[in-house]
Amino acid sequence: MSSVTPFSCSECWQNAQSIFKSLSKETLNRLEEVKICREYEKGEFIFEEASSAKGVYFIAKGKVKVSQLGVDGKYQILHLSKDGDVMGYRAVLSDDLFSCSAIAMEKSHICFIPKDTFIDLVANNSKLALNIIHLFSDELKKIESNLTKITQRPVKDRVAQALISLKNKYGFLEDGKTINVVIKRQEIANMAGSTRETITRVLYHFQEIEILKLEGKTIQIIDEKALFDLGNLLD
Amino acid sequence: MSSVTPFSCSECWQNAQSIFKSLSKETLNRLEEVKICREYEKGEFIFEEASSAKGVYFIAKGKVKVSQLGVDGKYQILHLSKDGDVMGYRAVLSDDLFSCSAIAMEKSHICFIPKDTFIDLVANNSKLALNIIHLFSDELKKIESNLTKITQRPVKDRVAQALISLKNKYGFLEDGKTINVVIKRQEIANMAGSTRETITRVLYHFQEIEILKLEGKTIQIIDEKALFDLGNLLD
DNA sequence: GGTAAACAATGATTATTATCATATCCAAGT
DNA sequence: ACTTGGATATGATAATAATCATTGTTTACC
Repeated sequence: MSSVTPFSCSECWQNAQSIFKSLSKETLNRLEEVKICREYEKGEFIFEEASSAKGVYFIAKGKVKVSQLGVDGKYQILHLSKDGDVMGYRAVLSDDLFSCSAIAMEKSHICFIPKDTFIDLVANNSKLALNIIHLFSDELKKIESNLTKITQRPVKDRVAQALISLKNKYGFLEDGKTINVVIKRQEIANMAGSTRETITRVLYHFQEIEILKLEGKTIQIIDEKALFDLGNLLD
Repeated sequence: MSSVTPFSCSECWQNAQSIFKSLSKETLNRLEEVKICREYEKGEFIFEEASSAKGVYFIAKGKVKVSQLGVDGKYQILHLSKDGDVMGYRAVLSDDLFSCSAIAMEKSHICFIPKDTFIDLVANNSKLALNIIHLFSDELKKIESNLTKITQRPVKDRVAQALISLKNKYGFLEDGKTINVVIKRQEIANMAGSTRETITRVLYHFQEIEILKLEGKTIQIIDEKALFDLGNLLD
């Protein structure tokens, strides 16, 4: 279920989050020429850990989880991506194999940019290089704080943290409370470093104390402040 | 106990690990001019979390732990640094406050390079910019794998992992088995996300099964392969 | 060399959370 | 409506590691 129909992404590059934002017209034209667009179904791998990085992937539209396989077969979700994000640049820039896998969480439209082009652009475009440095910097900061929190807080707090991350990344539906992503218990567990069963219990408990409302596949945040306090400050 | 005697670091910049390696003579001269060297005693803070980043710190000689304070007052050691490493560039490049503290683990000689100079160098020196991109890239890869391991493995494995990191970073003494760093139980705990007492027990257990030998403050690795297996593969 | 202060070891207890074992629910396709 | 498979829920149990309490050991400093 893939389409290689090249459609224009000129709007996409301008996405506020994009590292391609505010690059010169020439540079963008070059990207337009080399990119290969394709649609991925929910659950489909965009790239796979330990495979060679042939280029970077730009999300025109969609939601993607980037995760790493642990030695015992458990996955850790390292980060969540959405429209405007680029994936795979770490491996490409270090001429490395992918150290993680990217899997579509919903039907997603993604543009592939070949390694050579990307590296060439970075080496000859200091604006882009600085954008990337900032991107790395932000990511590093986030993951460091994540490491500190995840190793030191009980599961409840980590789940609260995961839900806040989901909300910050994907936002709410129009109702202003339902988190705008379809996510499984197992996936929340993979974010928080826990297990399916424990997530079930914690979510149920959050519902009991009226922080969340669970309805079918959806998660509604009722008391965002309480959730925030759990995820960041108190026990 | 601080000296501002500026002594020549021209050798230091060439350290194989250094991001300043193989920069032009002009650039290095500029660094020589602006750097401020100073000696830090064991336990002394080089910079402190949440303070403003006025520049980057280059380790001419010494050992430094970079750690982050968790919400409950526990520290997480994010990484270890030594001769040739630069610290603080993340905060400087993102015009951010320091998100972690750096503390000397032994008497260390450290050069300070002011923010303006450093940013200017990076913006106008694509070689340096690429060095930094690679540095970020390596660090990100390491910390991601660390996150995955630390959340998914039992304490024993994490301690093994911490000891391997120490050995990889600081190497052995001349005897080829004693890890070349003085480190407290609490600090190993802060690396592995555990507690003093648990580290005591695990180290003792490793001695029992003849993986380690503990003598006073020193830790000798007897069976490196076993340690490696624990830290990376098996249970 | 003696005395604090810091660090380490060790035992007992408890809390947290993973694991195992079922059972139930729900959606997709026939 | 029926079946099947995936996802979720829930209870019981066990393991892991934190916490608390105490004692022992080393280090540094007067």
